Amino acid sequence: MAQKQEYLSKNQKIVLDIIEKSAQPMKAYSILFNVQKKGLKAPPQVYRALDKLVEIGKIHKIESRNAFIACRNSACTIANATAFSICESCEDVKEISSSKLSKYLSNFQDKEGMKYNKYNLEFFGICKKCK
Amino acid sequence: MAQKQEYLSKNQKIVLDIIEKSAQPMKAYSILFNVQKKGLKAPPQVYRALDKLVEIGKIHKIESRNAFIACRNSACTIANATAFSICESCEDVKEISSSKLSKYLSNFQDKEGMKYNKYNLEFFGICKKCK
DNA sequence: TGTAACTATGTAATAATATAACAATTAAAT
DNA sequence: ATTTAATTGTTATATTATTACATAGTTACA
Repeated sequence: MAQKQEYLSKNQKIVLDIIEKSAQPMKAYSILFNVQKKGLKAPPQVYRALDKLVEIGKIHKIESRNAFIACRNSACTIANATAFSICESCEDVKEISSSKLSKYLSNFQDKEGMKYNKYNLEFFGICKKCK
Repeated sequence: MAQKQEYLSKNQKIVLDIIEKSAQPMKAYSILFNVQKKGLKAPPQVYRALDKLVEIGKIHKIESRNAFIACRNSACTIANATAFSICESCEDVKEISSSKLSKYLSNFQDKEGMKYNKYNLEFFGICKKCK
């Protein structure tokens, strides 16, 4: 899967920067609050950047949390095959990079033989720290 | 995994009924609109029922769509291990019941040996009809 | 049977998440 | 140069979900 975009626009850079600096997923309005000093004032400016960054695989959306996390996986080439580990106690989220898992899921076919070009998997449990 | 609740309350029945009658996932406010003739007037009445029904596995939430679908899988014993097939063209959603897949995922361990008590997997593609 | 504890309900208000619509500007392609 | 596309700025609004509090019904059991 090829890189889809060579550069990032000004707002995309600002938003990506703030997400990359966060160890944990960030919510859209928390991002908005954080970038207001940089001149981004309104939700659409943030959501547009988020949409693009998701599209090109620089960030991923954690659907069950409505939050966004920077991709640190395989040079972001797997935007269409994401897996996350979520601690239900401390809400720590990690991207899982297991080529075995991604191969298994990318090749999965349902009963009617339908194949998929994309998946998102979220695992929930209690992490070591919280145990 | 044992059944967690023997009966459903009045509002839970009403909400489950409407979801079961729908071939496709329903959004909370669409459910609300549909149950107003039965006396449920406000969002909390619907969201409470939804929360409970999700908890006991009678319905599942499609996280990427903020929508709810009735469980027709294995007598609802796998509320903690869900997988869905989503057509990105017609938005048709089906629950995937593959014991091979569920075994594989339920036994999955990450690099640090963390195991999970729950997962949700959403596959995306184009269904046969739309091809 | 009384009462305490719990579960469910009703209601109003508001919080949190996300998009529509439109005008203006900048960048890229021909 | 011109026009095409991408990006930005802005206001308003739509959609999704929760808080808070009052009331009513149910269950357990002393």
